[in-house]
Amino acid sequence: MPHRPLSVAREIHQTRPFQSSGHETVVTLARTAAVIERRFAAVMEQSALTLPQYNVLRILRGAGAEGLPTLAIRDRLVDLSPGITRLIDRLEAATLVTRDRDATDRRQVTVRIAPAGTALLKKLDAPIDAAERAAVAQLSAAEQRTLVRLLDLLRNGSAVPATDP
Amino acid sequence: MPHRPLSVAREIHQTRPFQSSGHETVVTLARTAAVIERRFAAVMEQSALTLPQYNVLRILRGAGAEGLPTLAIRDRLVDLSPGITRLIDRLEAATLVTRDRDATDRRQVTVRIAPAGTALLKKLDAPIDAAERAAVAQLSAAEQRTLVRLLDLLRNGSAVPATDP
DNA sequence: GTGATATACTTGACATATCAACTATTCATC
DNA sequence: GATGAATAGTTGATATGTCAAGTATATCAC
Repeated sequence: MPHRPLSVAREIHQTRPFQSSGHETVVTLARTAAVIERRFAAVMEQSALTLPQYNVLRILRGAGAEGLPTLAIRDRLVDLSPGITRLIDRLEAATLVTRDRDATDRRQVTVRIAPAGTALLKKLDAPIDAAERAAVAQLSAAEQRTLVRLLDLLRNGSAVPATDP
Repeated sequence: MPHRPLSVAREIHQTRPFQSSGHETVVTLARTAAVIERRFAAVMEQSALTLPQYNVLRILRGAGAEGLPTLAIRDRLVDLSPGITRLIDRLEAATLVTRDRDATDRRQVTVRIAPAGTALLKKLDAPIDAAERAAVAQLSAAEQRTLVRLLDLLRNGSAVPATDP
């Protein structure tokens, strides 16, 4: 048997082995994601942002001056709809973003990153990048590719054409 | 290039490739965990339980008649401390668990699954098992082992002796 | 055009995750 | 033993994730 890091089974003090391999896979995935997420949340502590707020700001920075409609932001996030409104409420209250009702389609609200938001992100870029590197430091480049491929498969079983040119 | 399922990059409508492989790995992990978790939450809809509540009940069933102290339950869960009290409050209100202050150490509160909890779990066993199998159906047994190994590495970089006898 | 339907949010309600602060016990030590 | 420190759990406050229901606007069918 190869040496390996603490298994989830041991980590959660489970004495019996997992009932099924599917169970072990699913539990390990959930726990690992939670652990990694917590590490990033810890990085955010130096700012007044939460991790989801950071992610939204980052998406808006990527969108540039055009901004994005509220629900387009949601589609780029992990979560579903209604929470996004309130999350943006808070970013707007902190003057990190602006909101404007779209002139041509008045149902839409365009959200844009504000200068304070850009400045705040800039301070977080380096520590976040460092945390990302640290998180995957135990994996070789090939292992990372494998991990991403297996996760893609888990999320979404049906094969599609390769995305690369 | 091999065919592959939708990548997270495409799923979230990102036009540029990821800045770093660490970034892609971390984002893919978070998104995959969220998607899979939502599938399980959907299974729970037939009961009045949330997924965390289900997990706690399952842990208590595993603990048997002895039950477990509150914080021992927390250690087997993904989350940190204070939420567990309120979660168990709700399970107790639904008569799915019982709570008793420990006689020898009066700081501890022993939680045990109640008959209604056992009965409810029994109804959920089959659909949850089916969901677990479905979730990993796209992965071979070897791929599942690889995925679990890579996730273990991510969570916890330092090598330790194998857990197997 | 006008009514039916769809879209883009928004709001209310509730469960959860987290932090900080607090209570009740127990343990350690002099 | 009495005091100080540690442990087990609880409570309050805030952010988030989710559902259900509601509002405003746009689009479609006729």
